[in-house]
Amino acid sequence: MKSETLNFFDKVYMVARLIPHGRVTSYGAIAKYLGAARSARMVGYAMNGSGGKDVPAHRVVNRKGLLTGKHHFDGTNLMQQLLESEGVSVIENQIQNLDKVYWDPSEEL
DNA sequence: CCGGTGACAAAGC
DNA sequence: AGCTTTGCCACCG
Repeated sequence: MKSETLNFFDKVYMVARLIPHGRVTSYGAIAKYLGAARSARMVGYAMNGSGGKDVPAHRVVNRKGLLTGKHHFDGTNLMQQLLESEGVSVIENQIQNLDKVYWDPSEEL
């Protein structure tokens, strides 16, 4: 197959599915793992298409551990509830113990 | 078909 | 040392 284009989105989805439960990662980490550290924006935008896929977008947050994408979820605190349900402490859209729950594909994979 | 946008991050000033 | 601007590239209108 000539998928040399390697849809950035598809790659993002793949990595996102590899995120273990109770862990979170940043858009930049995924982008960097894909070889496009400056394409963090695309990673987040890719999550727009995650709606309908098995991509745990709620495990993907920004560099500060802030649930930036929660605004795209259904309702208001759905994303936060999902993370807390997995053992991640989230207060005011801010992930607590980020260093503890942070998962870097470049290191784990 | 082409322009604008977008869930961020890092480099520049 | 902090704020500003660019980069990234696919999707939506």
